Amino acid sequence: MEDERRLTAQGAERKQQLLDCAAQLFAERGYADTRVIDIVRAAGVAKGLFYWYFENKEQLFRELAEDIRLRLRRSQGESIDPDADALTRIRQGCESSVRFMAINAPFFSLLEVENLDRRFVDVLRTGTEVHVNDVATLIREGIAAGLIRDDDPLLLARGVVGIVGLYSHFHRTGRSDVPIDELAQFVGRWVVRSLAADDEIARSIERDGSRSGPAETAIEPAARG
Amino acid sequence: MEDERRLTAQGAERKQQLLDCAAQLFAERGYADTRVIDIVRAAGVAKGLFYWYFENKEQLFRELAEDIRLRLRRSQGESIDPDADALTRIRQGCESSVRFMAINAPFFSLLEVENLDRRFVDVLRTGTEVHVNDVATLIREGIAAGLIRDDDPLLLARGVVGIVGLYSHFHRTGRSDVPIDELAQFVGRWVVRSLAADDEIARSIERDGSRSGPAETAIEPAARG
DNA sequence: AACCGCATTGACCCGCTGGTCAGGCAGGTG
DNA sequence: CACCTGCCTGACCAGCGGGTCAATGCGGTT
Repeated sequence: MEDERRLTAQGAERKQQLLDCAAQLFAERGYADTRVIDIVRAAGVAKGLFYWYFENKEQLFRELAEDIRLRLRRSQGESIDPDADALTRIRQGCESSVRFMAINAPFFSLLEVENLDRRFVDVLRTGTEVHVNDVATLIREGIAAGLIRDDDPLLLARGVVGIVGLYSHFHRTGRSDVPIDELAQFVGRWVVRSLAADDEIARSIERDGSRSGPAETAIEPAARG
Repeated sequence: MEDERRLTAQGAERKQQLLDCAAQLFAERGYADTRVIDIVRAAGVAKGLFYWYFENKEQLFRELAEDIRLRLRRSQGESIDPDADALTRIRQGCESSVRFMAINAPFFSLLEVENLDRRFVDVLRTGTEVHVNDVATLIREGIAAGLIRDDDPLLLARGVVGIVGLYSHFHRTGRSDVPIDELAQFVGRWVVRSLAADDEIARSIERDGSRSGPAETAIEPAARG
């Protein structure tokens, strides 16, 4: 797994450039319909170079996917108030995810839904599974505190993660003209409503509209210093 | 659109057989990874015959997709109590869908999520859009009756349809060992919770656990006569 | 200058797969 | 029986696209 070639600054930059071009194209036409030659053409280099940096197309995709998950998770972490109650934290996480996904739309069209290609279920699925577990933990905490209704935590968590991806997808694919912040709040509301033990709680959490932190910046496409 | 060749009984049967085999294989390995030759081999016929019944692989997929949507819609219609209130009808529709999708799993792995392939967004998307509109109408009705909280009906409807597909997907892909009826009820609960104007209403609708109608039968794979 | 290794090129190879085609068979009809 | 039409066959073709490779450039080190 770690036979990383030694890359010069130029090399690293070129590799990143290929990743970005690929992401862009995958997003536009999908993985299968993007030829290696399209990628290198977009980057303005020769085909052979592709195989200098990547074993093959598949490996590139995997690198891309893992990278995005990481960024998303980091962004979530940043926009969650560690002192808030479980349900609020879930809401913040969801809202921030919706915004993050919207801002980095081109990257997410890829992995939102986990079976574009049979080959990638593993990367993509374990990716979501991480988020699901994060949420499940919070849900358990919330149930214990009486904030969240008593139902199967894992099942609920899957739904929460799913619904976030779903609405991001809608936004990305042009349905829902709703501005992104509004959509994020809508999703937050939806999730709170679905989880809350009763509407006393739901309303109180909605009311305290503490918006989540930053993470409003798009991933820089290949802009290294 | 209607240049249907005249088919004898045998011909129709053979065509159906190809459709079924294709559905099976698509479900197993995905559209892109299923060769025409795999399909005909599974059906035990020669390759050329495929092109007797279908223009090409793509057209076969479209036929398949439309067919399944139709069946789902019909099944839903059958399992909804026309005299019930809007929210209850939504719940019944969702539960029935979850069950229907589970029973006909092999067929649904295909179109549940609408972007396996760029080429099919149109069929698949207009497919879901029909369901979304159905639900949106019910939601408007429910809002007017004070049963459903006042939020964007279309947005809510998308979520409802989405969540059904989502959990069906989980079930199909082996996560969630929960038995199907339980899962259906879980989804029903989730949806009711997400939509209800307050939990008085939610609870009352959950309590009256009137299970939806029939539609418990799997699509017969090519069993004519 | 001689050398080395990262970086880059593009022509070439080859397997795969969608799609074609010329022809053969069976059953119904005149 | 001759004939037509729907059904069926499998060898064949063509193009596409992933992946290879021998050759070259180029900047830094000795």
